[in-house]
Amino acid sequence: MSSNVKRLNEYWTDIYFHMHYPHKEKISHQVIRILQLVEKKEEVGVNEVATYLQISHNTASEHVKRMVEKNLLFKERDLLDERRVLLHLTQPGKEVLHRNTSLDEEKLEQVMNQLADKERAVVEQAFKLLSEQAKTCL
Amino acid sequence: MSSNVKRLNEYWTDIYFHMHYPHKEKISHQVIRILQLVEKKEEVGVNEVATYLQISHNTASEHVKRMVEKNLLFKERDLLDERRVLLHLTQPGKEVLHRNTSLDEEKLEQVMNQLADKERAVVEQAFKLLSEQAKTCL
DNA sequence: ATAATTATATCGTAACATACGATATAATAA
DNA sequence: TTATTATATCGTATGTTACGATATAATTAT
Repeated sequence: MSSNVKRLNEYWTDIYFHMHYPHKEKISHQVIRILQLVEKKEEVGVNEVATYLQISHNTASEHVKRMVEKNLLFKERDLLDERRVLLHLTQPGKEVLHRNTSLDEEKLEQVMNQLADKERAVVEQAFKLLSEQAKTCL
Repeated sequence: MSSNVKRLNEYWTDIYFHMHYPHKEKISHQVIRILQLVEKKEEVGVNEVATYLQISHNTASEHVKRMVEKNLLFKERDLLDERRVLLHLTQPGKEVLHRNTSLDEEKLEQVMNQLADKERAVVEQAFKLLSEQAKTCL
């Protein structure tokens, strides 16, 4: 059973290796992780960043500051609690995140077009299923 | 049609966001990319690293040196051309790579177990299909 | 054989990145 | 009014990333 899981992971990493975008930007891993967090979660502030990356709040604050300077994020004050900051992706932030975590759309489209209709449907269904179930993880 | 691809990418990033391992190590993006390259490609030397990351050969050489010092990689001389170095992952290198690019096996197993037999089969088949097709990409 | 090419490695240097403790500020809660 | 919470900033230290210049050793071309 767990060999199933290992096999799935091998497929997973193969897919990413062969279909990711070319590595252009010199970007740090922490920055990518912060972009992912901000994209996928509602109401992310500096503290959530610190907890998620297991770093101190001041370091998290500096990451955010640099990322704002680079126009990857922008800040909004929480109207209900003005101590809090709410982070959002800018358009360049979305693009950087996309190029560093998604599959290359051209390649993906090409690969999908090589599949038969039934196979394409299987892929779609599988990804949908798995992403829905994934959200139930703690 | 391209909205299909965008949807697939949203599933893809959702799956990774919810099922990746917790972020423990402070590791750079370049280091992960090098680990990926060495794992997935045969016969990787310093020059392949430089080309893949679009950096100069001396920088690539220093990456490799540091990664060897940290016991993530080891070097072997190419017997057919002794100028060349062949890079390989050490066990710690494999583990670091796994924790930073694969899905958390516990979470994945848990999620897979929540699915019906047919659904599980669909996921398996889809990943297999896609990874096979992905290898035909340039 | 000698010269040119190729694959790596090293040195010097520079610019950032990363992280944390200590401290500060301002908003909210007790 | 005091405590707590959420950020922010300063000082400091270490690590990372990168490149040009230069060096070495193996292979290939002449």
